[in-house]
Formats: sequence, C-alpha cells, structure tokens
Amino acid sequence: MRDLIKAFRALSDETRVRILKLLLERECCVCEVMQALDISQTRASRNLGLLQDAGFVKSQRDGLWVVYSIDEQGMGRYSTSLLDILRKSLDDNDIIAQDRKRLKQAVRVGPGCVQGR
Amino acid sequence: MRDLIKAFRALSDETRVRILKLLLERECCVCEVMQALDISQTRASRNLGLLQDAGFVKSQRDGLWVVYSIDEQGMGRYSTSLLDILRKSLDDNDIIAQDRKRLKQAVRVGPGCVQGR
DNA sequence: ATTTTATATGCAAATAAGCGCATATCCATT
DNA sequence: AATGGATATGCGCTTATTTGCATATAAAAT
Repeated sequence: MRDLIKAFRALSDETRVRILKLLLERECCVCEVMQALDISQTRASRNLGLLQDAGFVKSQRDGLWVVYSIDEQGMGRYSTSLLDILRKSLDDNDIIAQDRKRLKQAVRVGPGCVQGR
Repeated sequence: MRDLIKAFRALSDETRVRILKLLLERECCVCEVMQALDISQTRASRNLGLLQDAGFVKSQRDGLWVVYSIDEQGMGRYSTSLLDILRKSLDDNDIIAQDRKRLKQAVRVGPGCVQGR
C-alpha cells in the first residue's frame, strides 16, 4: 500500500505532473526542465528526485549533466498504469503546451542554462 | 489539470484509499466506515467529504444515516481510470483484508455505532 | 417539544510539503 | 590542483494537511 500511496502523492503536485508530461516527450537534464517549466534549479532538482523516489523516473549521469527519463523497465504495475493515464491526459492543456514549446527552445549548454539561481 | 491533481491528491492518503476500497465492496454509511477502519467519526466524515469533493463518491441521506457510494455516473474520465487501478490493487493487503472483515461485523444501528467519540 | 442518534463543521494543534537561499558535491576543462 | 558549470542538499520559512475536541445540524422517536 505504501508504494501505491507514494505514487499517488508524487502525482498530486502540479510541478511534478508537468515534469512527467515533459519527460514523456523526451528525456531531459535538470537545466532543461528548469527552462521548460520556468522554475528554479532547486525546485526542478527536488521534484525530479521525488519522482525518482516514487519510481516513475530514473537518472543517468552524462558528463556534467544528469539526465532524467521515464523508468519504463523499473516501474511497478501501479506506476505503469498511472503513467498511462497521464499519457492520455492534459495534451490540450495550455500550461503543458507552453512547457513543450519552451522545451524546444531549451539549451543544454552555455550561459543562461542555470540562470534561475 | 486542477481536477486531475485533485484526484491524485485525494488518493494520496491511506485512510482515503482504505475507504475507497471499502466502498468498492458496497455502499456504507459513515458509522460503518468508522467501524470497518476503526477510526474516529470526525476522521471518517472528513475523508468521505474529501473523496466526494474530488468526485469519487456521492452521498445520499437514508433517514438518520448518510450513505456514501462510488459515483459511477458522475465521475470524470480521470477518476474512472484511477478507480480501475484501485480495483485491481491491494486485494492482497492485510489492512484492506482486515477492514473488510470488520465491515462484515459492522452494525448500522444500536449502541456502539458511534463509539469512537 | 424534547430527547436521542448520526453526521457535519469551526477551531486549534501537530505534522508534513514545498521552496528559496546558501553551500556542498561532482565532473570536466584548463 | 584549480577553476567553472551542473546538480544535490542542509536549513529555515511559509503554507497546507490531517486530526481531535467540542459543538452544531439534521432526522427520527418518544
């Protein structure tokens, strides 16, 4: 039961839902998430960590960056079903659309990546 | 997005998940929920109200009692899918099993119904 | 009308969540 | 090794959540 509740709790926050919708598009490093959602570095990192702890997401170092992606393999049955719901949801939402637009413009290197701090 | 998040939030609490699993068995009045989960009257009522506000549950007066049940009709697509997940989950959980056992012994009338206060 | 029983709710206390700031850590480059 | 950039985290603050107590409301019975 604990796992299931933890999964629900992870999805009960707008920031985290937005992040998951982003990662359903493609994998992202932290600074891309920051730029796409227009949030601070702390906020991005913390919520990504929470999603990872809940089992939705995995991370992988790529040199200087940490790349987060949907953990298709490692997810339990709960999380898989929940993600399926997310997949089918919010594609008509304005905020999600805007996040995706900013994701396309996000840069992984160079000045301005960690501009929020 | 707000509705979706509210649905997730409603499910991010053990008491409420237990209540939903109970109502998936059969409709219950507040005092039956109290007895089945062995929780206080306030706690039962408040969490039932929250589940109703989130759209999972509807209530109906039956004389002195208020009977809560799964709102099959009124639920949005989110809630329906989420409930399906719950339906398939936790049937092997000890706490849920115990709740069901106590539900069978719960009485709707007589002394001891509102014994928790 | 008054009492009894079931449920809802205002209020307050305890606990947890979310986030920013500062700073630590980790990796690459020089 | 020293610097710089990307990410994680300890700390403190603010706000939200949960719950119990007391009480209000609502319906039935006396």
